[in-house]
Amino acid sequence: MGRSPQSSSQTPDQGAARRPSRARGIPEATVARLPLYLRALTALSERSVPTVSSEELAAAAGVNSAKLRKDFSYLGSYGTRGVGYDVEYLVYQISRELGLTQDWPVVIVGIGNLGHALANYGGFASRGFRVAALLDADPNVVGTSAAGLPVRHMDELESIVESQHVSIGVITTPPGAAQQVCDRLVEAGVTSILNFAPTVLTVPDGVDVRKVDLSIELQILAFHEQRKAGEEPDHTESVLDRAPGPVRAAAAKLRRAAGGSGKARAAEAAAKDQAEQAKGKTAKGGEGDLSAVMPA
Amino acid sequence: MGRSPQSSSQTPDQGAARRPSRARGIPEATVARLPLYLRALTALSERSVPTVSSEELAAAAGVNSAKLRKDFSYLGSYGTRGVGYDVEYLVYQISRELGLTQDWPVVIVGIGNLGHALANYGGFASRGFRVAALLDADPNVVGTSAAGLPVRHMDELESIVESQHVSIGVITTPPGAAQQVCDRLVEAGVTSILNFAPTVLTVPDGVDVRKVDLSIELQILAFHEQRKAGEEPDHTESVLDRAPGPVRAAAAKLRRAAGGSGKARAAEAAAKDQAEQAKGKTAKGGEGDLSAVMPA
DNA sequence: TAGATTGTTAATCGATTAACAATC
DNA sequence: TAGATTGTTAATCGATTAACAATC
Repeated sequence: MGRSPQSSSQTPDQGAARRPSRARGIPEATVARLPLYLRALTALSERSVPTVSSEELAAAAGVNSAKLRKDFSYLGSYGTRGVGYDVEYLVYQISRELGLTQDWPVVIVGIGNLGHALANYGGFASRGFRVAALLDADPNVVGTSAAGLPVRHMDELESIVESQHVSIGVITTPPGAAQQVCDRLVEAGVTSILNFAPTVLTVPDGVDVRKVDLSIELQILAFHEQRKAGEEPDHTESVLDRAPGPVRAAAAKLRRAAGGSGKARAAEAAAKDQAEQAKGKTAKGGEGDLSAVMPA
Repeated sequence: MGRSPQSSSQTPDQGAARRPSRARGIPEATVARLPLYLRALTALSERSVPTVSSEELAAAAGVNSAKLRKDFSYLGSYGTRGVGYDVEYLVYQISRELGLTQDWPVVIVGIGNLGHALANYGGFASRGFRVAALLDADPNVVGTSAAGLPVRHMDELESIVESQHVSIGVITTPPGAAQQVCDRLVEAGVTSILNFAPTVLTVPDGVDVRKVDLSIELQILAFHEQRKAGEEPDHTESVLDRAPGPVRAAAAKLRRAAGGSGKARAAEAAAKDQAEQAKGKTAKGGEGDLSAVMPA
């Protein structure tokens, strides 16, 4: 059976490449928005709002109303022209489409801070997800409890997955343990994995992996923040980086001929940046400290 | 100043609609992948691998190699034909592009389980992010410590943001407090927000919000899991939902004329599904339990 | 030089959006 | 009927990918 690496980033279209691209013709981008609509509708439902227009609901969900109507059109014709959508009815239809009218037992593997946080997360239970078990490999953690559930030993993984028909696993282990845990989950029969460890998991065909990466989101924010801070277009850029092809090629050759290691080259580039910073070309308190990103 | 709702889902193109769509011509989808490449490169760097081809690096990052080369082409020509990319040099260039060669002080607001987990998260410190302060409104939490840092009271927010030049805030409060916390952060000068609360935040122009939603990812997995389980295309679908237009319209009219509340309609639809399940049309242990998704 | 691999082109695919006919 | 709002069309935009010329 072929093993395929999980699909990349979580921000673009996770997993779109792996599976037949759509299930029953619903675009992946639409599927990813259904939970947003559902949340907005649930809030309206709690306020006993009977109907809502695409315009109102789109505003509540933070999307364009044309997009929302297009999204709903993939599900069917659940609105009434001139009136809008019936809140309760739409809550039900979306829930059903997402599979939330079923009960989904999940196991959480790795009960550190994040595992604890997830075990306690209200958004799971309220949407059909039930924590079937908390698992950890550390004997000091096994036997403690979280969210009212005992933490059990990894050895029980297979029997729990089988007896409780668990098809979804959540990995909150340290990165080094993630692939191994993933393999055991898959072997035991789990076919959907939510991975919080910063590790690219390899799984057989037919297994879905989604990844939540806490630091990636922060890095994307930093990228944009950097752009806001200094508005000079080339503020951290070396002149050579934008030079015409031949010049760049010559420079590359020089760097290479210098026989310097990549580290030397990187350090050199950093030094250049710092020199430019000293000349006041860089924005906002930047210190050019590479120690954090350049392993020694 | 105009206030715009944050951009919707985290899965498609977060925030692409709000800002001028690209900063210095780098597509949003590419920016979102840079952290993945960076992680893969860092791992190679730690193993002292000097160079890597686009094919190898793409495999490590879990993406298509053509996509990787295209992504890198937006940054400049950092490779060598016939050879590949110098690992260290590329680590530096991507770090710089993402703004990770700067020091980014962040505040974390809401020190529950998730706040704790984030405070301890290694992936932050190692990428230029520094936790400037942990904040909470609960007097019982204030004064405790997490990850070696004291939890301080919300009242100190403004002075901390100002004195430490904090431009990034992380919200890990309960949903009800998120908008209020967000407003205070923005007022104090924060211009990038990472929101873990399941709340659509409204912010002024010029402020970026990214959202990490733990339950949305699980819901997307459930959608696909449902499709795997029962492969009959229409397994949870009422006959009417796929009927030709006129029939659907008539049915809608009937539902409406029945004067039933949306709840009644939803319950009716659910009953229909359960009847179908009884006939064996539904997959995999589904119990059709609506209590979790249908607020009373 | 011969083999390898990048950087770029161009075709394709999917997602977004405004506009409006259909219809409540 | 008149006003409102959906569902759909079609244009546009952005992202992906295979293929290959450039070039190390």
